[in-house]
Amino acid sequence: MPEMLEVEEYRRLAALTLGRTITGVHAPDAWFLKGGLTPAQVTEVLLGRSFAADRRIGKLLLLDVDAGPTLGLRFGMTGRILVDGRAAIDRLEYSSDRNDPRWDRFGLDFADGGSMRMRDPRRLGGVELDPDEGRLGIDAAAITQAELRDVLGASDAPLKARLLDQARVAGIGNLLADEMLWRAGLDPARPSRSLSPADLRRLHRHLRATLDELGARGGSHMGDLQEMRSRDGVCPRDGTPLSRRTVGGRTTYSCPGHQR
DNA sequence: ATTGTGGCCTGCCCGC
DNA sequence: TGCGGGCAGGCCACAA
Repeated sequence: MPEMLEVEEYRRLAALTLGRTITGVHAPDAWFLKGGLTPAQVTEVLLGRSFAADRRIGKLLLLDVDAGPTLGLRFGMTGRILVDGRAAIDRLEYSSDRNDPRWDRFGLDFADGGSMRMRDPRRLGGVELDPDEGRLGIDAAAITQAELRDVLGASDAPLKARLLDQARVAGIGNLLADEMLWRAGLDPARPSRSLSPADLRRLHRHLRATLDELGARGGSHMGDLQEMRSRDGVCPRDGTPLSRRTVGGRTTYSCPGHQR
């Protein structure tokens, strides 16, 4: 589920754990630990310690252990975080109830009786120690127009594929990409290099506006296009039946009428 | 190096 | 009611 807007909410929630002494580490699912990390190792690193800082790059949530390493949390498509039993986002798409304690893949207990949990039905997320932050591009929330131009580059790859490439720009997922391209009136399948200076300006403006607006509304699934993301959806702007294709390896909805 | 594909893993929804 | 197929907001290894 989470794109950068959701992970940003997770970060705010995780900030509540800063400075609290970790008295318990639960890693019941070894598969959920990445980069060779073992339950014993992660326990050793965290027990008796606390987090000093919370950070986010794209969809990666980072918790810096006080005078220690960094815990990296990824949420895949269905992961969420709970702190002291509270979730950042109560409503989840594609599910009536993704809130079953059986799906807890990683957790911490704190000395004050509180807790943090990662709950992920599909187990596509994970926990990693000192993740390679350099593999991620600039965070989409802060990208400038010039940086966006560099991201798109002189590539024949589909525009949407570039926006989804986390090594170039971090944080944009499938729903946000469709929404901002729809708003900007740009065909997701257009070669990345084909944008005119005016196209680039428009995309940059709508990228920022999409993140701002959907963030304020409560998440990546709050876009204007979202409710029409179905087989018989029509463009909310001009009523044209929406196109459904695979672009950049992902299901893509776009309006053949105004996205060029 | 860049780009596309398949696969990971599990749950849910729809149609029969 | 049960079952199979398709689908899902991410990411990685792999191949061309």
